[in-house]
Amino acid sequence: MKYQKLHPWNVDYKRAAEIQGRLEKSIVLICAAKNFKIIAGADVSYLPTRTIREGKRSSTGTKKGKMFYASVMVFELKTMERVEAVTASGIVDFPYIPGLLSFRESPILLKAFAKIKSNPDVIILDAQGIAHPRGIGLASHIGLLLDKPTIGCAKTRLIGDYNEVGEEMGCYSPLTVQDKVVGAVLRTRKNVKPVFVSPGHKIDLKTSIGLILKSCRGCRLPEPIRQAHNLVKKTATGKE
DNA sequence: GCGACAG
DNA sequence: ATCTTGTCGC
Repeated sequence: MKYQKLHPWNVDYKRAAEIQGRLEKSIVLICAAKNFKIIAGADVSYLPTRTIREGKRSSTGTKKGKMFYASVMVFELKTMERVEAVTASGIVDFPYIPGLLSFRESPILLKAFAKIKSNPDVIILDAQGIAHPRGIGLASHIGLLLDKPTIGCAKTRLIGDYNEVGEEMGCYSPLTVQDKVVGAVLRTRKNVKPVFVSPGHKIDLKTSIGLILKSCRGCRLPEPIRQAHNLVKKTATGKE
């Protein structure tokens, strides 16, 4: 699928924050789509211990960084049957900075999304949506670039306050930032840590929660995320 | 200055 | 994210 190039990626962290501040104004939290049939999940992985150095004598100079891998998996929502799976790889040098994760992982994710043939109605990402210091986490950012509904489904908290969540599957409590609800802490399975769900783009929180619950198959994480993670990790470590 | 901090 | 052992619960 195709995506928009709204800004450059080779920027410093200060410029990255400025870009986020500008893009945040474009995020839509209204769910226009009525029927979600195709759902996709994506994830990124890499080997933290090895730094790659790739000499390019010609034009672009020397590239250094780590080899990153991304995968996108597409499912039919009704049956949760997988219809497509792709991977992509590339060198990444932007460091991990809380709040700037999208500048580290988005380029490789977009490379993977460019490969898929199907046209998902909604995309789940292992990250935050609007539950972010500048209101634009990785899921929101990707949603803008792909112009698709996206949901952030993170394993831990980045920002926001919340109360304890009921133990039963489906229980949740609102995640708030200065009295504003930016997401939900959702129990996707009994007796396991809840996940942090926040709408990314072109979707509302209620719909997001429903889709996350619907795509969970007895596991803590939704199936698209879980399987995308398994594949990308295998690819990164080169194991079977 | 101190603590917090998606992956 | 990744490095790690045993251990509790369904």
